[in-house]
Formats: sequence, structure tokens, C-alpha cells
Amino acid sequence: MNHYTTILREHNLKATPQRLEITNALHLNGHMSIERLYEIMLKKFNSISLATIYKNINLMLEASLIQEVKIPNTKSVYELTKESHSHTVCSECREITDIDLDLSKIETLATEISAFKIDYTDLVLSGICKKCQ
Amino acid sequence: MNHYTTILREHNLKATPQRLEITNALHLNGHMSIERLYEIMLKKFNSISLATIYKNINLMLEASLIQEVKIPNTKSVYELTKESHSHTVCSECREITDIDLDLSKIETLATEISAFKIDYTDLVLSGICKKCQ
DNA sequence: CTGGGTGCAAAGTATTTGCATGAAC
DNA sequence: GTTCATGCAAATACTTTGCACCCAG
Repeated sequence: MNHYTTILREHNLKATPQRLEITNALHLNGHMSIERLYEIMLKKFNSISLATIYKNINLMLEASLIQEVKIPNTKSVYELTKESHSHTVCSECREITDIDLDLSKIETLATEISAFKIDYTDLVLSGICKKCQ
Repeated sequence: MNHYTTILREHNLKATPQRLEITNALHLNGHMSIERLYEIMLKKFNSISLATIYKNINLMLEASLIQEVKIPNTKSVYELTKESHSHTVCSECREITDIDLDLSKIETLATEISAFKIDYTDLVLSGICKKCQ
């Protein structure tokens, strides 16, 4: 049985073909906007509704199965939840890429400066990727 | 003459009372959503239009007079442009605060790992602020 | 005075909701 | 069989646009 079938059911979400295709598309593409996801989904389900996409994205967000990524000057994209990581975004080709960076020093410093108790840290590096330089 | 009068004119924007009040409100409040800004502006201009807010926010963004800040689980807020800095957001009181952190080590590391040429870095720390702990 | 800005109304875009039908389990 | 998801249409929310009038410079 598909991995995401199990995960969906663990969150009391039925494993419909539409939902499995959302997880599949995110797995293959990494980061997708609602708009892009809709285009992809249309290829498999020619009468899928945007409402279905929105409803499922919201349910999956609540279940922490996926996460929203907010990038400057861009619509939000969504990704499957994985270990904490940062993102790069290329201003040329617009590609969004995961990058693993150790932020613990920064977080320690921030806590010392401000007595703020950090739950999670979002870091986005904007610039030009290797290919576009 | 008001500082922002000068800056607006330098960008070929007339220094109208509405625009000066936007800069003033941002100066006093730090970070504001469109909605909150509209509420504040209504106190001074009882017939101001949301369209005026949107038009001016967009013009000021183009002029780099202000910047959009994207925070997880929240509508975008805007702030007056200043030196690069990070933000904390409290999940309890929702307050957004500036914090100065030296990100150069992280940026150097990121460049080494990925050959990505960084133009700017956005860092948001989510958690609980001192007051709410 | 003149060009650009404002407020209003309408249009456009994005997202959510209600409901009848259909599919998952 | 029962519950919940889907797709459609309508409703709501958010943002932009067009235009007549007005004000900053």
C-alpha cells in the first residue's frame, strides 16, 4: 500500500485518487503553487475542481502533511513536510530549492538577545542560482 | 520639511496627506497589514478608499520606500525600508518585532554548499515572545 | 494652470462555502 | 450501508482598474 495512503488515513482523511495525486505531484515537483498544482491535476482528472484542490490543501495543512512556503514576490507554494530546512529562490528562473543549513547558532543568539522562545525558523535566500549565473 | 515628503518627491511621488499618513503610521506601528492600515487611515481621512491604500502601497513598494514582510500563517505586513534585519513573530500575541542577527556565516556557508549567489536573506523566527511566555 | 492623486464604482482574481451526487471503506 | 469527498455553482474576500473631480507643485 502507498505510503501516503497510510499517512492520509492516520489523519482520518480518506485516500482518494485526487489526494494521492496531490502528494505524488508534490513529491515529484518539490514545491508547487495552487495554480501549478491545478494544471498538473487536470492532466489526470479532467474535471477536477479548484475547490477540491483548495479543500485538500487546507486539510493537509491542518494535518501537517504539507507546509506552506512563503517566498518574496511570489505566490505561496506548498511542499511535503520534511525535516526543517531552508530555501533558495532564483530571481532569474524562479526555481525554489531546498538547502540544509545549521541555524542553531543563529537561534541561540536570537534567544539570548531577545528572550524569544523559538518554535521554528524560516529562512529564504533570494538570488541567482548556479545555472543562471 | 518632513523627511518622507523629500523621499516621496525623490521618487516622483507627490507628497499627499494620505501618503504621508501611510509613512507616519508605518513609522509608529512598525509592521502593518493592509487591513490594519486602512483602519488607522480611516481615523484621519474618513472617506479614504481602500483603492488608494493599495495603489500607494504598490507605488511605494516599487520605489523601495517600503517592503513586504511575509510571515507564516499570517497576511503580509509592510514596513518602512531600513537596513537588512530579521523578524520574530509571536504565535500568542501575533506581535512582529525586528531583530538584528548577523547572517554572514550562514550566507557564506550557503554559497559554498550550493554556488548560489545571494542577493538578500529573509529570516523569520516563530515562537513565543518574552511577554507571552 | 497641469499632471498626477483621490474616491467611488465596477471589474477581475483568489478562496471558501453549500449542496447533491458519488466513491472510500 | 455510512461517511466523507468531489464537482459544481454561488458566495465571499481580496486586489486592480477606469474615470470624473480635485489638489500638490
